[in-house]
Amino acid sequence: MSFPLNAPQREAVRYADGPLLVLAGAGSGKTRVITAKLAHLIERGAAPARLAAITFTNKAAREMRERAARLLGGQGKAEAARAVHVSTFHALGLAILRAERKALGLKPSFSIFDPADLEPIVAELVATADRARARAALWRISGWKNALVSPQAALATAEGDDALAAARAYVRYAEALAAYQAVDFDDLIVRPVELLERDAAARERWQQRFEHVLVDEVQDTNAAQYRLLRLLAGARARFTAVGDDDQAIYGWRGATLDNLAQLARDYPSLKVVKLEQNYRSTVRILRCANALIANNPKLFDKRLWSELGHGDALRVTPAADEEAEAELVVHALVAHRFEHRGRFADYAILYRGNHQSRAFETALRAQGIACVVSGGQSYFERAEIKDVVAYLRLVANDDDDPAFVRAVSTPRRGIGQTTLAKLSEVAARRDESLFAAVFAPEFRAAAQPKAREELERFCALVGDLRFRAPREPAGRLLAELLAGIGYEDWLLATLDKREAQARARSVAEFAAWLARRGDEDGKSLVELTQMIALITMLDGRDDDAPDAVRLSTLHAAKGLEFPHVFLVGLEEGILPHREAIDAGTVEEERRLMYVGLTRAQRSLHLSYCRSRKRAGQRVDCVPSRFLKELAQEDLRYAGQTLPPDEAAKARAAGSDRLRQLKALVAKG
DNA sequence: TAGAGATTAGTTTTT
DNA sequence: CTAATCTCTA
Repeated sequence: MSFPLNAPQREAVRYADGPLLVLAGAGSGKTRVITAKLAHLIERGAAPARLAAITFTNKAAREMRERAARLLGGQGKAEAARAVHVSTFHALGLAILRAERKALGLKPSFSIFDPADLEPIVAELVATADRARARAALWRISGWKNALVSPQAALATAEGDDALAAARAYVRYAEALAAYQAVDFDDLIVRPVELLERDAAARERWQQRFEHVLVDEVQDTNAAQYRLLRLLAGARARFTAVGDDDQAIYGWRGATLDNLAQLARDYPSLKVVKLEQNYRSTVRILRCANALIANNPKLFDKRLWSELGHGDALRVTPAADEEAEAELVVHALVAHRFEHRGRFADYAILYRGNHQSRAFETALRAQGIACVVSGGQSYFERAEIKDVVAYLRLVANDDDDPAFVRAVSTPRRGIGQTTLAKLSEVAARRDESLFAAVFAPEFRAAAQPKAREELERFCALVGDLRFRAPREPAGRLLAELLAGIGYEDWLLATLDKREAQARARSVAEFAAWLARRGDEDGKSLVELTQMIALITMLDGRDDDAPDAVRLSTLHAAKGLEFPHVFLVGLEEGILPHREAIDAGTVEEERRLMYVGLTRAQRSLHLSYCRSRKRAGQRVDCVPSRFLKELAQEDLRYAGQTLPPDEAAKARAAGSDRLRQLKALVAKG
């Protein structure tokens, strides 16, 4: 880490008085530039607390925090490192929202709804019982919000029944959320943007708050995030935007490369620095990556180069099906590790979709090899955690009806559909929360005495915790809550022992985490509860990870690097994904493949299946078009001499015959 | 009302 | 072929 910065890196670090765009190729040391720049700005006299480094994911924020701590800590400025505002866009939005909540009509303890909470609300707004329909409408609404399209504008431009229904729902959406004193993920960006645009004083305050803003992965910002950046930068426009147009992989979430082009138009004095020296990969890996991405139209011309030597050829391996592929990869991995005397943690298996992890998990487990799966179901999405968090949310905010419903029915306490239906009817008529409706005279009259008693006991428990929340440590309150509701007993009673113990353990882990964060950072239960909605992974989880192979989606792997990478499932329909082919967004898939290739430092294995099970049926697969776009002289095809398309043709004939035979056998 | 079995959908990426 | 939803019974 004590290498000197190269010339463009140095330039990027020192240019601090105006708008700067750093086009940082994969592995060109962009995190290093950002942390070095933080140090440089502090050196020049900037107050650390007035520097903001904004990332896209929690993982990136954590990494940035650690790197800054290491760099500044080494200069005896550990305090400064802690003072710098390093967070995701969403966490920054939350901070603004909390500070400005009065102007936005939110109580201090507003809730943050995740898509699961929003789905039933939107279902009601579009008057459907179909979950898929509700989700589609929610998706549309989110798209409009991220593109800063108002409900009225959406209504005016919506075409087609579904879009129109979604637009009508959008018109009433904000009002619905306000009733719950809740915001959604998009609001964390959009509401601050709206506020800063209409309120000059607030805008001035926040522009003063941050003297210099550094943004990582700008190519992944959507319209709302870009606007927030501009509002924070203000007229002084002291910001450093770092990104790589070749790694833009969040178009499906509203990110748009237009922002990168817009930057130059919005800031005529924009300085552009390119980082093209790659410090990560071998020449052959880079040559393939360059060859692949050359098939995309270029926004900025950029060519990565490396001084790390030629390295091994990239291996391309076909497999019979996903199980064979998993076995093959695991065997190759074990052999490779043995030969190089490496660690399992040096290896990553990367794939397009989460469901692809399964075959590899089983194959690794069969060999007794540990693995860490990232990008899968996040910690806070696990049922037991959501159960507990529902209580916390309800303690924080009694208008939070989704949390009420979940908490009141886990563990089961004799309150079922009938009672809840009655309660929500009363709540709707009185225009108040479910929590409040428990005490409404008409509900008390209508409800069964037993259910009523249980409900009141439940509300008393929640009320007691709420009363004590501001004064007492979060950890103790949670421990008491868990004991009070008999959560562990309930788990043991409803699940088999193994599962129950696993869940109890993860709840205990969560409780410990909450207690720690509460004590160390002095965060209240309410603050912690709001933060939880934004966190996808437990901090410091990797530290206690044993020597384990990393399994990850390509999206979740961005920003990471591994000595040895297996890129699997390289088939038409998988990568590029079928939906992307149909939607005509293959370029983004190509960038995804590019991200995958450039994660590798020294060796890269590519594999694909000749057939795959889809909904129980065996389906033939065609090797990904991207394989043909690589630098063929750097590839070595295993198990065949034919190039992939020829081989596929040859196999198709063979596998047809095989299938016919199998069908005959099945018939007897 | 709650839990166990039957049925029936569905397959991208995430703050 | 799963995994989640739905229906039915105790």
